[in-house]
Amino acid sequence: MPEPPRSAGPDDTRVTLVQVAKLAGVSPTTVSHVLSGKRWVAESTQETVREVIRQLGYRPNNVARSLRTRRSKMIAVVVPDITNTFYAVLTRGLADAVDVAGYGTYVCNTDGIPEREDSFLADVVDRGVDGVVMAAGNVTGDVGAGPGGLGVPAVRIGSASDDDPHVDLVAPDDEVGSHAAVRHLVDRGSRRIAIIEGPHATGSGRDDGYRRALTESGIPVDPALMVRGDWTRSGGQKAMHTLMALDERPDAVFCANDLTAIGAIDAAHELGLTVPGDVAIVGFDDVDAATIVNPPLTTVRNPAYETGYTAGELLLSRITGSYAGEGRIVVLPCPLVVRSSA
Amino acid sequence: MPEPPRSAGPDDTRVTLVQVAKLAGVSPTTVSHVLSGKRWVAESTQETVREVIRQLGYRPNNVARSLRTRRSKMIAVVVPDITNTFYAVLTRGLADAVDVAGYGTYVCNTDGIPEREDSFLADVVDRGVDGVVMAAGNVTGDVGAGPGGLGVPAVRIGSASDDDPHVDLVAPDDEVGSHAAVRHLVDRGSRRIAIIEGPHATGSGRDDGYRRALTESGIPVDPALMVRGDWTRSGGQKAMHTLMALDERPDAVFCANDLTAIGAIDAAHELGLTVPGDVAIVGFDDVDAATIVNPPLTTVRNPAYETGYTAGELLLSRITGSYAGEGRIVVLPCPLVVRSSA
DNA sequence: ACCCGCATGCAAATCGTTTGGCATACTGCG
DNA sequence: CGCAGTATGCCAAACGATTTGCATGCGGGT
Repeated sequence: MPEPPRSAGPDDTRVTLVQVAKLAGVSPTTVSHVLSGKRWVAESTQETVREVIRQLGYRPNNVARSLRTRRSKMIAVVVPDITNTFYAVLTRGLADAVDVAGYGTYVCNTDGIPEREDSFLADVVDRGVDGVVMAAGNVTGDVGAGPGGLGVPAVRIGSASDDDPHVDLVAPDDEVGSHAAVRHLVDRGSRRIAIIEGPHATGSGRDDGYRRALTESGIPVDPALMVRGDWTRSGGQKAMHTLMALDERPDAVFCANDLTAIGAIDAAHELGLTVPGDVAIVGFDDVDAATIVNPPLTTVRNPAYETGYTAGELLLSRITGSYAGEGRIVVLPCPLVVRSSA
Repeated sequence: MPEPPRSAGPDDTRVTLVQVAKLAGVSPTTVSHVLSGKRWVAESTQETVREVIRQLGYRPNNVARSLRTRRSKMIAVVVPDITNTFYAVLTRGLADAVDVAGYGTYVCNTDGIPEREDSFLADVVDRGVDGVVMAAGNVTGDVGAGPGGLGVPAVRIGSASDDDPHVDLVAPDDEVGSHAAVRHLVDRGSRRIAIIEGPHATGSGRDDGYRRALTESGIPVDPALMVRGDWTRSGGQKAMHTLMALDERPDAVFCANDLTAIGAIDAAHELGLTVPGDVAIVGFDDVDAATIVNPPLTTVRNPAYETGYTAGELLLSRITGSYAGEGRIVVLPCPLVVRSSA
């Protein structure tokens, strides 16, 4: 059985629908219809056409199709950095969600630079993507379908702070997750519980959960126990050192992300402190490294995959038009996973 | 100063070049030329046109452009799983390399399933990408420009084993890297040096480097010290246990990747062995976790970013036509990074 | 015989650009 | 005045599909 050639003609000319039509002795219209099934074509004709398609190795040109139908079957995700596991996993969830509907995923790395965000946003709509999910940090808000918006369906990832009524949002339940983490610390018997937050932490869900758990438990919120990190390992390490230099030092610290927590563990080891004996530590995110660090990190799982996946579903529902209402907000639970560090 | 509207008309109709031309009182040809600079247009006309473009907020439709020019300014990378840090970093390097030339990056996750590889490959060429980099495991070899090939420039990532003369290849220098690692072990004083390889290790560069370093040092290659893992942490752990159950147990083990090495460390701890005191361990890849595990892992750096970046450069050189010869092979050095585990 | 309806297939317009070839106007030179 | 030469810009044909409306042939009911 001879291999069907991938391309006919000299070598670089791809087979077109018109050529198929000609060879099959039908019109382009008919070929199109047997391909799309949008109109009825006699069984015998279909046979003929399909056979010719096979012989010629015809593959439809998606660019032309997109031009006509105004759908590219392609979505874009703009993230700070795909290298960051959280975004990689999110992207994977998104890709899995839209793949089943035949959509491809186009990735943009902004490094958190607003100009790059904007230019990527412009770029992807120029490319005619059917939807965008914005997972980059500072969304300036001009995403969306409203006047001044992108003109394509969009979903934002992030904290539920500013809500654009035109854009769907999926966010982790930071508040409840943090609350559970700190609650766990209290239940263990800790009383002086510190927090290492992000750079602009006030008002964040993780901050709120920390406060609520404390006050619920009758423990006063002590500003001296609230320090700032920068989401990095070394930042966590430094913050931990200042915390441990306090007169009355904490017996537990909740870190607003895992990298920070790992840095805190580093610092504890440097000071000859045992974890969780001398000081308990819990993180947030549940990155891979959480199981590798010593002791294994008790942390709150940030559901990256599910976040990407539901973002994909929301996007799809808008693209297909099965939903067209106001912006939806779905917040995903962040379960506590207890290991050894607390 | 009034904001230029993102879209004119009712709300969903984008401005086209023809509308610009009409309003500017010139032909579409002229507008196209001021945009592309492909032909000379009088300065005054350019002014007018540009002004209209600004007022209307015109953005060229890239789909239409692609159809006409047969270039999508888009490349695809097919990887087993973007969630795997190695591929995420590789993808980032690739994206950075092609971004400067205006190319977008489309990511496909195959999970190593050959059918998915094939269908993605077909999908991306149907989508009209300008190039493909195959980083998925078993490349079946029908990539490339030759007869039966894809019809688009391609670059493969992987071991330099099978060489398709039509496709560029970029690969890490496994052999030299492994050699350096094992050499390091010898220099430390180890004599019984084991290896935990991948599932199908024979003939791989990492295997070769191990053997060469040993024989160079006058140490016989002992088949009993060569066991197989499956690239995973638990696989490494299991392999390490069988190694340590040997009558004459090794005093060092070289693991063919970091995850395996981390599993080996787990096993050592379980057996009450100190690392590197009782047994030295070195890995391969230098993943993030290598600095987090205890003790920090001595390993060989697998240059993921550089791999992606040079793949991008090779691809670009073919896309632009600045290179059109036979398949090039570039192998990237894998430097040893010494930490504490060996 | 007439008309209606069904099944089938085609012609042509359209999506929004790019581009090769040509037209026009003007300048300067013999 | 004629003409080469340049400067500028337009026409119309692509690119490769989808889609609307129409044409044709045919069977059956009355």
